[in-house]
Amino acid sequence: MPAEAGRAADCARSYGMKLSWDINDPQMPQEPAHFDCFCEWPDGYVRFIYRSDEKKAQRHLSGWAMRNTNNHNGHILKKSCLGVVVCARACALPDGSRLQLRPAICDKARLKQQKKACPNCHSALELIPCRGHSGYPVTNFWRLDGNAIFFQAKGVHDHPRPESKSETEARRSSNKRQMASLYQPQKKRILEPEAGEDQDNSGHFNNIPPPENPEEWDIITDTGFPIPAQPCFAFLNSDVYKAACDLATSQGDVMPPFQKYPNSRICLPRPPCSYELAGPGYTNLNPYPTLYKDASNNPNDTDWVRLNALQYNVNSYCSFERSCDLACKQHGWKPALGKPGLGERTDPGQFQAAHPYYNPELPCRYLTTAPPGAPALQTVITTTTKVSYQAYQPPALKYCDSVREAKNLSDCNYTSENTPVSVYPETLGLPAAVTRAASPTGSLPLKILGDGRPIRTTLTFPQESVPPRTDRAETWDVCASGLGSAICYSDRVSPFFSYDNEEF
DNA sequence: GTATGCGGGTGTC
DNA sequence: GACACCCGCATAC
Repeated sequence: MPAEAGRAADCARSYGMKLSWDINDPQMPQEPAHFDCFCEWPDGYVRFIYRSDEKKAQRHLSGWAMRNTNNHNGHILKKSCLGVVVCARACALPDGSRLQLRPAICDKARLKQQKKACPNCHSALELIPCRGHSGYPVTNFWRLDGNAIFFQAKGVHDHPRPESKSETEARRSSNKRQMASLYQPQKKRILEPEAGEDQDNSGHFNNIPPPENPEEWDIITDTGFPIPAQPCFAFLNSDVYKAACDLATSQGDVMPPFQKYPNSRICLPRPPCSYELAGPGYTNLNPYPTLYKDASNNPNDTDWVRLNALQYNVNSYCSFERSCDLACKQHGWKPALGKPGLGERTDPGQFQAAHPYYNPELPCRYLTTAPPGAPALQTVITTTTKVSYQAYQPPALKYCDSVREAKNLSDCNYTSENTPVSVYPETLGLPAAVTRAASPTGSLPLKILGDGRPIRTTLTFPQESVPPRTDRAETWDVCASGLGSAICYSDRVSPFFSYDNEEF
């Protein structure tokens, strides 16, 4: 097994997971001997124990857009995931990536955000709600107890990652610094198009009709977007690029076309669902090449990743590994994959966290049209200030329509000949995987949860079929999706410059 | 202006 | 009662 995959697997076994506790326990583990390193992108039913002096834990930070949720418990802070904001038309950016915005946490700001148009195609923005926890948003719980901060996540994010908070803050910070220096010159250039500059240089607004209202130019320039006179190559330097993005995205709600990942690599267990076809830039049958950062093109940038098109299919599969890979590699978690120790809790998500692609809803969420058992609810951006939940109606062009057209869903093969991984099913409230296993042929339009609530279900994968087990203490041996073939997508940066003509 | 945390309140199961 | 969710308020940046 490659070292990267090994680290990724290790990350799935946090110290917190080795102990038996629940965030609601009256008594938490006292004076833990070890602590987990902070995980910015927790995904799955995971638990961590952080040091009480861990700053990020103190701030209850998360890469996911988590909002506070009142659980009427002053000792336990509960947060629920807001999902991700994308273009309703799923337009492809020139580099093949897709828009993935971080939903504003503040309700007012989020409503304002949703009223904005896609900076690339001017269509509406769509908030993809998180329904990774039995149809409800993934929830995170924080609890300070003694010298430890206990963290527990419930649910597996069923949507792409939004831009992380740190990225947003970084851009905002940079934005302030750069705005003054670039604002005036760019505005002047725009107001003087006769200067002979090719306004198509950006290559990023081919889908955008010329502003009908001259004021739109002011909007563009007011955000400092360097459309004209900014050759694509001007951003080969990451600093310059970031500065430009900062300006373009102003309040930080717009992601660069090639999302900057918090970590410098992406561990992809296996090319899932033909993501290479997800965008115009991924037509190569080679599943990997476009995902590798071309170091020669961007020697200074270590963490800008060209992946958005990929992320729709990959994100949830290995986000946990990604997020913890670097941070936890020094942690020395036990590599054991066997049965849990006596008394240890066994959350279904423990597996999902380690191998989130096992979640039946993840791989093809954006590959399919609404099945008969389509999600009952969908967050709809309305013209009012309300975000309503209505019957799920996929956009005319979903994220992977092209994939669906080109590839049979049977190609969504997530199993492999690779490393068997142990799974710890939970006797009570069997995970979706179990339910799905009852329909190994992939036709399970409606998933019935333990509480009887039907929730959205997408196509399933025969390869994922796992014999339902009732013995909680036993493990499941299933084929992880190629841990042995895990690939770390070292950053690749597109030479294209980004978009953005509006503040989001 | 926005993020964050707190807490009252309501509706559903 | 548990849970999700709405809302307002206060505070910090």
